[in-house]
Amino acid sequence: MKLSTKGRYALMAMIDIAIYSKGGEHVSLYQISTRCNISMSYLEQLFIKLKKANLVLSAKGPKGGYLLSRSNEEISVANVVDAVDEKLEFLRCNNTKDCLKTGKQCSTHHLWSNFMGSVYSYLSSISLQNILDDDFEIANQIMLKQG
Amino acid sequence: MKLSTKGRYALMAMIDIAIYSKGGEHVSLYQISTRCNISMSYLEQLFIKLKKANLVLSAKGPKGGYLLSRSNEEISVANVVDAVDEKLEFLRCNNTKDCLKTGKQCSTHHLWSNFMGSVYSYLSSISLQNILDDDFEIANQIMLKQG
DNA sequence: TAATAGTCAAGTAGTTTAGTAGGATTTAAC
DNA sequence: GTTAAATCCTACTAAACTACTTGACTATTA
Repeated sequence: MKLSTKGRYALMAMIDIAIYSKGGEHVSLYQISTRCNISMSYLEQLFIKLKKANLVLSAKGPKGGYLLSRSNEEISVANVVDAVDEKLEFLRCNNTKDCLKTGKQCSTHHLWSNFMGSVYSYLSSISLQNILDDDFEIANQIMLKQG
Repeated sequence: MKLSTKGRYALMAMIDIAIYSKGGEHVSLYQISTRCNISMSYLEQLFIKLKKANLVLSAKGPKGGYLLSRSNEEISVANVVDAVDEKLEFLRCNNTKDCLKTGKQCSTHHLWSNFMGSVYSYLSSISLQNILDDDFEIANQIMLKQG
């Protein structure tokens, strides 16, 4: 099971903006690229998607760059991953429930469908601010065993 | 984010064995292949791995095939996925904590590390029997929001 | 001894990943 | 009003991976 670099890089970059735009200054991809050690033209492609998803605001020209479009608290990991990564894929049937191509859904359909929902709710519960605070209390309550 | 067919097919096949070996009879790959609509030689490769992981017992010759090596309750989804799928991959640094190649771990390391742990504990909590019973109560308690 | 079934090695078409390359456009600062 | 900084946009690509296929071999049993 994996998460592609798209999702992981995009999240690192968003955190970088959250940190370095404190004074209201735009953060350029060049800065992010050097600080996070990510190829700049690869970042460009990610930011086109982040912008389409309304997670960042851009400014061209010198002193330009990106800003978060909402507060740290209002942007979740799920928002970022969704914007650049191609959705969660755990089902053979792509949710048509025709897993076996006989009209029937397979024995594991419900399991993976349940799992996807849980993963999504975990990632939705964590905001950029939670990451900055290194605070996964809520998420852990959601996903880790209680008893 | 995705889970490859390896993990999903292997789980379907294991469930198939759990169902059709009730009388103690071995279940052949041919049977699994037709019932689950999965290529037989692809299944062969998966079962070599499942056997190495001691999840199944094999018998050659007519009336041969596979049996589960333990009870349905004693085999978890995590066991199956681990055996055939190449581990959980959510970290750039592969857990060396040298994410940025500067000796420092990145801002998202802790998040993904936490997430991996949660996913693993979710998948570990579900047995083949739980899937047969369509019972994800325990798992939902682990991963879904309480309040 | 023929049929059944697992074991094993190698190859492969197609897709995806993680980029690179090159240029066009916008704008702040001088 | 020119220059430099930055985003915006399109296209290409090497390498890896996925989901198989092919073919030969071995063990078992009816």
